[in-house]
Amino acid sequence: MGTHALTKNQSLVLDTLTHAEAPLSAYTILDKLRDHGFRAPLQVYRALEKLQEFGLVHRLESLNAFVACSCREDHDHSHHHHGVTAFAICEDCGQVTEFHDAGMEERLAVLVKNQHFKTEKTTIEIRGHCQNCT
Amino acid sequence: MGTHALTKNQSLVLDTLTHAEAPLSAYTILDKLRDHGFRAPLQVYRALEKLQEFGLVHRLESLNAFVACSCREDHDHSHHHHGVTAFAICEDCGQVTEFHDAGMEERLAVLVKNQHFKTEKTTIEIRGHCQNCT
DNA sequence: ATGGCACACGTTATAGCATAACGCAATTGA
DNA sequence: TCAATTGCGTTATGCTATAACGTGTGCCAT
Repeated sequence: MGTHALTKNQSLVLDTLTHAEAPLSAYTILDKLRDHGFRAPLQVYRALEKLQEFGLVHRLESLNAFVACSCREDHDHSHHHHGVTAFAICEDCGQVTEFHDAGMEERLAVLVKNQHFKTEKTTIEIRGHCQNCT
Repeated sequence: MGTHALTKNQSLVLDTLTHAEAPLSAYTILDKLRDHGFRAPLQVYRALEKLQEFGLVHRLESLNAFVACSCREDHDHSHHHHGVTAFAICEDCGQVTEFHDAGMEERLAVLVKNQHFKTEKTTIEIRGHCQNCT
């Protein structure tokens, strides 16, 4: 899995997400990047679209917001995972933890197969309260 | 689980969703109900909010749209299920099938427990292609 | 080198989704 | 009766996302 050469805008958006402590909306990213010349939502959305293609960013559907993929924090990029990703989202502090589970993935695969359904993309988001906020 | 006495607006919105063949956005519902006196989005959103509380309607986060809960179609309402619900959403015809699986639920419960996370609400949405559209 | 192509970018405008804030009317229950 | 609650209607606004247009740049096949 080759590392992608990011454009300037893509790097700026990714950096913003990486340094954030919680998911950011596209418009929040826009505001944070105004000093870097960003003027319009499309600049953000276009960068986000590519970053999602590259697997570097995830969209959280239940928040209309975006996070950097947590595997960026690994030094060993070979861990990069392309199966189903689940997110635990703390409604108090906003913290998001990303996790993968082969068992669950298998379980889902069987379920949809029973319905002769062909999966393109799976969203799993768990809203609740993290350890610190309980 | 007592059956709820729905208000006029709530009934209209629920009927609209029940008779739809695919998820509807709030604004689509609004348009369909203009002849019944609906004029503003809030009339729809307020009804949807209550219907969701009652478990009669689900929101699909990845579509910003709403569906009637499929257990409404059962004659035996005692089946009404309040655990985790997963949705298979066909991107071609829009059809949504709702399903429940104790195994998956269990699996998710264990995963979040390991992270000392307290779940409030779980979203599982599978986008893809249904049997007919393959 | 040059023409054609693909792609990122910038801008303006618009579409689509959701809620705030106000006030009124009906219901309920102390 | 009075207060609290709930639903309703309206206007205005805010947030999220994309359409449509044109520009510039790099690449590479001819």
